[in-house]
Amino acid sequence: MSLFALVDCNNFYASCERVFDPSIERRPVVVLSNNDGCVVARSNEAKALGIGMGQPVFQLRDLIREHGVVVRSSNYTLYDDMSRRVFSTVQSFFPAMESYSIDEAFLDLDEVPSDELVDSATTMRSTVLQWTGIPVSVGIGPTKTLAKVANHLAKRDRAGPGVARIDATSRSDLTLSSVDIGDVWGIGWRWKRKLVEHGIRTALDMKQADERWLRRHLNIIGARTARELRGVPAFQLDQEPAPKKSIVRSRSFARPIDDWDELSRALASFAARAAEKLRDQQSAAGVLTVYVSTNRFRPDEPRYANHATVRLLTPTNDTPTLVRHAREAGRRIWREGFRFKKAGVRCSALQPQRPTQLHLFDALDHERSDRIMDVMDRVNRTMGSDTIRSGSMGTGTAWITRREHASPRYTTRWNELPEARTDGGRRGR
DNA sequence: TCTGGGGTCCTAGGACCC
DNA sequence: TCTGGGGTCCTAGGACCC
Repeated sequence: MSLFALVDCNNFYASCERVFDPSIERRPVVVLSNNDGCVVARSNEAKALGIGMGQPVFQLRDLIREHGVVVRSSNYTLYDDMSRRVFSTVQSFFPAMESYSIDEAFLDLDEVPSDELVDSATTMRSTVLQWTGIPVSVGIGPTKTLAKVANHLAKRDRAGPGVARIDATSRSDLTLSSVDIGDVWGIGWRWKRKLVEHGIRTALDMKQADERWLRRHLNIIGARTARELRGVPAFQLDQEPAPKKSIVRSRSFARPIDDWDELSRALASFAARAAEKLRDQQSAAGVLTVYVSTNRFRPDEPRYANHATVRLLTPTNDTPTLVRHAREAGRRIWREGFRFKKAGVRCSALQPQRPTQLHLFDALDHERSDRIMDVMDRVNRTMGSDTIRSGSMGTGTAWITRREHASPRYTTRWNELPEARTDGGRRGR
């Protein structure tokens, strides 16, 4: 019999902010997306105010003022570091772990004696809280999907121990019938709509649904999800993180761009960042895609979205090469007279950096490029990113971030808010 | 005036081949 | 002009996740 756990940090980004600023304990806290655009994390108090996930912050101004909601821009450097601390603690208790996201991990509990399970999970949970300040919930079940369900139950029971266990016997059916189908792992809103139309409203309904029907009307994943709810594992623990198959760097702009030179500098910086990521995992890109679009929320303005794809004869992670292709591709889809709100660069058809298929006469150039990129990465790592950068990025890409924070609406207000940093909680700016 | 970013997997359909 | 079957590979689009 297999046994899995899912460890999930509660309201992760909001909890991280609280670790470094206890004064916001018990107050509603929201953390905003990159552009200070929408809410990406909420404390329980913020959820209780009805603040939705992904809600644009400009819709919440009154609520924020009335209830003294604490607002933070996201600080991914901090969250990455906290995540590392939390899950190395988890792994010291349960070594067989799959990192699933910045705030979640699956565990394989096959080796843990059944009668000690809940006790050791509870001990692990309180240790994580003590060592890192981050509260986590633990769900235990015979499949990943059921562990997810159990985690949902652990969270739902606010006054409970933070650890819940579920099995696949009929004893658990009553519990499964209390879980909305949309809360089942792998069921998004479109599939939910389709399932509810056919009378499948709860996790129990899904468990009892006809697998062939699911296979036909959803897909193989839908059928496997039902199987997992019946306690038959369809998804295994994956401890080795596979190299990425695609790498994307993109941004929404704080201010629309209607000037080619400016867009070109943005594309150059996206390509340069993507190239860095490629080198991080020792991959080279065989395909590069550039995409641009106007503001999809502005039906009153001319709309335009397009993308251009470049096939690279020799896969590469060389910054100048990728920057050049990104700008050329961008130029092909650029249209005068539109206000562009978002753009991005995607690298795909990734393959290992070596051995690379080289044209005979290319070989020397590539060796030279590798050495230059290596020096550039080392300097940027130690002296700050963009210390060495591509000339086509202009005087830096600071305009992206600077504009974010200088946006006429939020600047004064958000920038005055205290920020928690990993360098010891330095405040304000 | 303000609406995130970065991923994965599956399927249908077209192109092409024998 | 009509008429077959089967295979592979690739891509676009749709769905999902956090």
